[in-house]
Amino acid sequence: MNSIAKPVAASGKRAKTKAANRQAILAAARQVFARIGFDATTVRDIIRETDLASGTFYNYFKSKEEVFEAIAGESAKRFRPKLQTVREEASSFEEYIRAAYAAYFTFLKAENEEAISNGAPHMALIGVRVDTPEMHAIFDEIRTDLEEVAKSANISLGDSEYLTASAIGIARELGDHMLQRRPVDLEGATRFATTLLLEGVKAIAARPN
Amino acid sequence: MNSIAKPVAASGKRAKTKAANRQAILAAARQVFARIGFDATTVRDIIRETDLASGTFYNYFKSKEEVFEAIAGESAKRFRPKLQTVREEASSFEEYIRAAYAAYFTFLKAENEEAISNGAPHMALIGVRVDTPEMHAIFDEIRTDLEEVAKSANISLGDSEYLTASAIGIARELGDHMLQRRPVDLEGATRFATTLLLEGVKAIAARPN
DNA sequence: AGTAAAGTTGACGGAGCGTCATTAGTCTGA
DNA sequence: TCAGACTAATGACGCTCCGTCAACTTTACT
Repeated sequence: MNSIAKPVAASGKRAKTKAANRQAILAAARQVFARIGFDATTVRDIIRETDLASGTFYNYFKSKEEVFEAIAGESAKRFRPKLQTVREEASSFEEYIRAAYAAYFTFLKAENEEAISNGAPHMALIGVRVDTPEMHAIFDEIRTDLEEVAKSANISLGDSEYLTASAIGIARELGDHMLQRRPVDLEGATRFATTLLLEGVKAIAARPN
Repeated sequence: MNSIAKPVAASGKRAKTKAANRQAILAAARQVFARIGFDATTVRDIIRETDLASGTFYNYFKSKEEVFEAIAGESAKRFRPKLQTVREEASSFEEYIRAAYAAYFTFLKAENEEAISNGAPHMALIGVRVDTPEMHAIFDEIRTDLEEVAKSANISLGDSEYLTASAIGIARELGDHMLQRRPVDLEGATRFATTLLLEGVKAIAARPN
């Protein structure tokens, strides 16, 4: 046939189904994890929720753990652009901190919206946990952003690794508690974290350890 | 025999063996977890390390998860007295914060001493993680201590739940990074955490949200 | 159309689980 | 001291889930 025929579009049914299957497994896993919790779910539980056979699962993932990491990784991947926007639009150190926390807490709330509405304490916090390469990338990105923004504002950060760790620690733990409150206390958590970190940093800057 | 003989001591071989078996299982579990990691270990791996039979395991624990919780619970139980001492001896808010962080980081280092020395990244952080009743008790204790110490110092804490969460978040995340450094940076982590939290709190106190 | 390559299927052997009938050890009372 | 009652240890058993693989189906290419 005409060799010019299909240059790009539908460049292969193969690839299409592959992507579709992967997504089907991920979607099924989200459902099952949310319904019965991570520990209780088996690979078969996940695959049963799709129209694939058990063996097929292993063409895509090695284990349910790997599925979980993929889900977490996607969360991280969805969050990074927001972080980038925050960095680009921040015009002061304070604004950066506040916007970054606001972005994280908003994201966290959105990711757990379903779990929140049906009152299921199951699988709370599917958003952003565990140690994946993506998580490390986010750590590094935040650290770099902090250094950059601080430099612009002529602020000394002290130990930027420790500062980043602290900022993330606050976000994580505070985020957990924020999600427990009804209504979810986005505004309060953001204000609290921002003030705490910002003023703490100023003190560290003033008294460089 | 003389009925006065054994009033308290060795009040029963039954109880003795029971306690001994429980300890044997916990000790074996520590070893195996450290050697091959939590995920990879099976109940049989643990019991094989003792001279007990597989069925006996289930007289003491429901699963390896429960063993892990018991180990974590023991860590928490060992840490609480230290926390109490800190509270009792602190004569100012700042001193309390510093001593509490120092106590935690010291404890964390000690708990992971073995893992640190043999360079095994396996099962890092056996000290204090997961969600057990003991962990919640520690959260509550810290929260109460903070409130009490703050009151004595006439400092407003703002939202004490959020503050406690933040303090713990900083400790956890900073602790992780502290353990990565060689030599383990106890002093630096303590100073950093103390300054950050202390000055942050002062700011929140000044500007009660 | 014919063939190679890629992907899917589900049945199968194996690993680990938790139980339970049996056995061994400890305690109590006379 | 000993019989009988009771508590705990044992390990074989049935079961669930795992990961693999030979057979089969679908897609790609010429």
